Amino acid sequence: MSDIFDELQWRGLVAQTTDESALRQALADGPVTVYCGFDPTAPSLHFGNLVQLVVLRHLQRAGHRVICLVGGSTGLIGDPRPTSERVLKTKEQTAHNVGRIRDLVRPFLDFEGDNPALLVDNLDWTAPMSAIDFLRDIGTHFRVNQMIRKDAVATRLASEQGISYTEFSYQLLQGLDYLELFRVHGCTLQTGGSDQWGNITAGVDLIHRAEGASVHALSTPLLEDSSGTKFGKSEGNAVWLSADMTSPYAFYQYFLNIEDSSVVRLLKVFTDRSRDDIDALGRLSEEKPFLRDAQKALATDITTLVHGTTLAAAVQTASDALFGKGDVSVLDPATLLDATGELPGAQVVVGTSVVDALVAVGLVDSRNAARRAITEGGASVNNVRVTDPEQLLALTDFLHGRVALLRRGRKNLAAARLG
RNA sequence: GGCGGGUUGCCCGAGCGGCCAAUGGGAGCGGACUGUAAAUCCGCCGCGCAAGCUACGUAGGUUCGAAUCCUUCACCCGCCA
Repeated sequence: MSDIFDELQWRGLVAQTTDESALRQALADGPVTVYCGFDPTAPSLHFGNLVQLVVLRHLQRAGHRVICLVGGSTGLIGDPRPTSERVLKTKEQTAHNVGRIRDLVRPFLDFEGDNPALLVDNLDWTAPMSAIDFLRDIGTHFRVNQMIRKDAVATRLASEQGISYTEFSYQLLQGLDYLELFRVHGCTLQTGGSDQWGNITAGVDLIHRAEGASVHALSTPLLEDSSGTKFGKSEGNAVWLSADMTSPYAFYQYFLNIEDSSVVRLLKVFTDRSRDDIDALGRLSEEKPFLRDAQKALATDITTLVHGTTLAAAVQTASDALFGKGDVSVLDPATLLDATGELPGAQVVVGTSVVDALVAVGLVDSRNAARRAITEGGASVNNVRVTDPEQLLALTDFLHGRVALLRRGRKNLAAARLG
């Protein structure tokens, strides 16, 4: 068994661990059972969760037993955020999200074969437990003095808004999960984002008190760009893993647009590429940045991992066609339709104003904004800049009589389809 | 329960009767711009072509005129019980 810990560390996936040498030893000694939880706070997982899935994937490939937990109960409570109280999700919403997340996780891990990953829902052991049992059996092991020192809780206690008892209790629930998985499955490692460290160690402490056993924890670093902004936001929206929330095209584009100074780091985190391969891409990026080969490799690999080979190839073709040097009006019909098929868009008729078309396809929020974009020189039809805010779409604007390519700024594209 | 302070646009935060669609900062958007990168500079940033409309926690009121004054309710913070 190769040293998986070194591998994770080299890839930049390790922020903190409980006892590094003990964890290294455990991983080297044989299969360890590891779990990571995902709360169903939304109908999809997002970029941040992808890091956790990648960690589990590496561990499973290294021969360790992987448990993927969906937080059917913790999702009902809500992990305290440092900023403000969450709006509680209904039980129906949460149950629906649990179902969606179960499906999303499947492509990342192997659920068949000799070392199948396990999928569990913490509602299964939390729901049957009475409040009295919870307080007596679990609560007794927690000191409030320690609980209020956890980062997220401390921040909220110091804030104007305070923190509800509901969210305050969150760490007990997550601790209970680890304890349960330790007892039932012999789970001795929990992974999660560094923002989860407090909750993760709550479980480590609980197992120590309740069972007298020492277990491990590993957190991954928060991924930020050069200006200190978290990765995973595109135009203010989260980058989701579900195709119906972030289109594969937008997903691919997000990674293609990663700044040069971060691309190597993200290649290490998200792709399976070797050290040599990534070094080579890094050098290429420094010497010939205009080729954008590192970004292309990153975008292709992640899109393939999340959306599969077929969709990844389709969005890549689309991107090449739409951003290539060639004139879009000479694209053959098949390429044009494939490429624009991945774009957001809407149906319009001949004679629709460019302003209305920009609004219809969602490139701008209002007709005022559309006029503004045109006035600023930031709008084009088939890559020809529009200068007249009153311009209408003519039949000849619809390439092959089918679709007009609308663009706002350099990289926001949409298709106006003749309907 | 009592007293005091607060609630402003995506976020922070000024404004304290007309000059307020509301100063400033951040975020975001467009252009210069090359590489679908970064940095920098300039511009934009409620809806509406416009007249105008809707917005400063909620609901009323005073006034020719309110984000600004009064009252109701809700929520938050502090001190006291």
